[in-house]
Amino acid sequence: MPNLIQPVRGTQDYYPEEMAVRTWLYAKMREVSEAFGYEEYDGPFLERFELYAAKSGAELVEKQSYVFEDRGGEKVALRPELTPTLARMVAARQRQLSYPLRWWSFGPFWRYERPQKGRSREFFQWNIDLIGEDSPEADAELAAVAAGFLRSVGLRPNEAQVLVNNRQLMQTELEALGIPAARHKDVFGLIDRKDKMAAAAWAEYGKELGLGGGELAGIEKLISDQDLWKKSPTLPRFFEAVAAHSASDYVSYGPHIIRGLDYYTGTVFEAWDTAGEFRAIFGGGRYNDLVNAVGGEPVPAVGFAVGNVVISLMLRALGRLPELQAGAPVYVTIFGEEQMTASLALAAELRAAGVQVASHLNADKLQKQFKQADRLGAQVVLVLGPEELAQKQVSLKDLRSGEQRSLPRAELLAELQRILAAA
RNA sequence: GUGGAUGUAGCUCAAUGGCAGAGCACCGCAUUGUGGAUGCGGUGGUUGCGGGUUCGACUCCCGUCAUCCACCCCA
Repeated sequence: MPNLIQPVRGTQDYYPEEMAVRTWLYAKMREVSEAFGYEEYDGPFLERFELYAAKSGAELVEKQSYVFEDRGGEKVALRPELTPTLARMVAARQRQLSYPLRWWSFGPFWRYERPQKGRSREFFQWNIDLIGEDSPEADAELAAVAAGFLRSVGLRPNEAQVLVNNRQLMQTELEALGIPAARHKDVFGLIDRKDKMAAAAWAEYGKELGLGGGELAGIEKLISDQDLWKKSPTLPRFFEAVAAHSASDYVSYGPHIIRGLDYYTGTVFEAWDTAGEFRAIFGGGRYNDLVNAVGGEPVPAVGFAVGNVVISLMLRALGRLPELQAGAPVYVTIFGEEQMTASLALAAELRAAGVQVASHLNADKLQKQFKQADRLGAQVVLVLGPEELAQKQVSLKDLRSGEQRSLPRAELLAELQRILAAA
């Protein structure tokens, strides 16, 4: 073992068991996206470095991106997020596209960070965006998609919540506290850290930013005001639309939600497990200046991104992952060398009829063959021995009930389909 | 990038300077036409890697790699 070449730090091997989870999540994302009329797209995994220099946060670009020169001397980056690619793609065909765009994507991303629980260097992300519409109803549609996703993976409203706030509301309120716009970015950073720091350290950080005691107290009061949304010109409409989507049980107001990224311009939201044991499940919001930033004309947009790592950890911890069966439900044994050909032909015949069948590859003891079938997760084992062949029958054992019987070859397919449909 | 903890059988973990072990898993037999249960037996280790101290190192020291945790940042 010590001589094994180790995988790259922060990457994950997807053995069939993990791959089944990833594929299942992908299917759920697709299901919810398509239910709302969103279309799948993708961009390159490699982008010019300048794309991110133009818009992503400084930390993300300078410290967390995989950046290198290709053989032609081009400075390229493995994509650390999808939104700049999306903005670039929209800008490139700005006049030919029909708005609003409803687009979604699922794929790999890379960030050079110190790996820990819920954070790896290579991860998968679902991105979903609504482009070309600037309204509370557009924001609410994304919140409804988010709620639909949480529901479809089996998380309940008391386990996961989408928390929503609005940056413009917060800016208005900060100005009312006498904090000028130039300092809002710093204050947003301060608010973003409220839950992550001890009270004293947080107050100290506020002082370093030049905030007086009164201002700090005002901010603290602001971000604990659960009714603050009522003062917003858009959030009441947002919540009304969310209610119309029957998504209210998953979506609530969070006055402390502000998001770390600079490019959000309006509504922002994050999903959290209510127990607070994990990192944020996903985050997103409205970004109206982004297409503009990559050289297009301004287009309003709202979207969010869900990583596969945290949600998988959470579903596993809650025991909410379904039993995923990757192997074939039917297993054909090889009774002996003499029956090899007939058995392989039986398997082929069933496959041609649309049944998923794995067959044993040699004439091992039947005990071993049954054991393998069981481990591979087969539901039904077929035996074609000398007696069955002589009588043109097949023995069929249902591994769940343990029942076994022989039946005429002509009746096999219908019986298999009946058993598999019941399972 | 900063600080801390941990690396022993496939997995979970014992052994604290003196013969490297247990449970589970795996393989075999009981069971030459049948999985899951039970009993009995068996395979499996350069103690992450490299160096040092010592008569002797899983144990102590240094380095390195990896994993985990907290920062940072964020999915």
